Amino acid sequence: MENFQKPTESELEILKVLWQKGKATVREVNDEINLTRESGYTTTLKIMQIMFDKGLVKKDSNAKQHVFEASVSEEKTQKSLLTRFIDSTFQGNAMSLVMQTLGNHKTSDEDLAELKKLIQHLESDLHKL
Amino acid sequence: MENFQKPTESELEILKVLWQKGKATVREVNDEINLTRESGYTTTLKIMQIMFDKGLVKKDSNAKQHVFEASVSEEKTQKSLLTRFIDSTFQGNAMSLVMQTLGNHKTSDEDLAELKKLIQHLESDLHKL
DNA sequence: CCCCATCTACGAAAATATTCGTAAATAAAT
DNA sequence: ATTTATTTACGAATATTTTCGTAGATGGGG
Repeated sequence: MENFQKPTESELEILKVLWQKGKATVREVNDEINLTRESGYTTTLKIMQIMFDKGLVKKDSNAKQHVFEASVSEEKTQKSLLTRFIDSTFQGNAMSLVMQTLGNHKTSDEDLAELKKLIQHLESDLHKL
Repeated sequence: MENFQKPTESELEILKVLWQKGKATVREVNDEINLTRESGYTTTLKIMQIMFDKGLVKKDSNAKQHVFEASVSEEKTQKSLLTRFIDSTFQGNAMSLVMQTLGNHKTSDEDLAELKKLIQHLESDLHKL
């Protein structure tokens, strides 16, 4: 968390594939990306090599094709990016982001129920002090 | 909203100053930025000129010094950036972002009360259908 | 009116991120 | 075993964003 290196957009795109697949070769990652947008194989390879140098991914070079895996967790990365985003776009005001998100996006009954449960937890935590 | 042009980091930094101040000269914006980090006057000027070309700010050239003003609202910009961020980092799952934000950041009693009020509104909206 | 400080415009350098071409290595196919 | 296809490494070209230098304009004070 301390020395969190912000992934670039391309890097994040690749991380998302790796988080979803667990492990994957460059070919698999590139194929997945090409479902959304066109991107050359060597482009994806190059970025994954850069990510390896940065420590964002691990790779198993023993396999005939290198098999990659994210070495940063989805949760921690999301948390860091979230904090950064709240700071940069919402002046650090997390509550404002929450309220605006709930206002803008459709929420189901189940969503609201889950949310209420979380709120209750937070309340009891608060009042315990 | 349709043709929303994503501001760069520097542009967003300047927009935040303009939103806060309403109107400001390049000098004022640059001074404000320099409270946080060092940045040359002409750098700020250049970026504000680019923003003008993109339509992100208006300027009054009649005044002896040009007076700038944001021409995109804070709300709309936040909303666009928020949607984009949810898509790119939370796979479009807004609820996941809300839950994680509430979990990570301290919330006061007042925050929770306000949140509960919003939830009630959302619920009654849902059940009206 | 002239000097000095500040401001504006703008091109170009520097920094960063992305894309691509090519050559060498490795694996697969015949 | 030789050819063919795929993979890897890597440098270099592009694209984008940020920073800066400089020249000319503008305004205020003496």
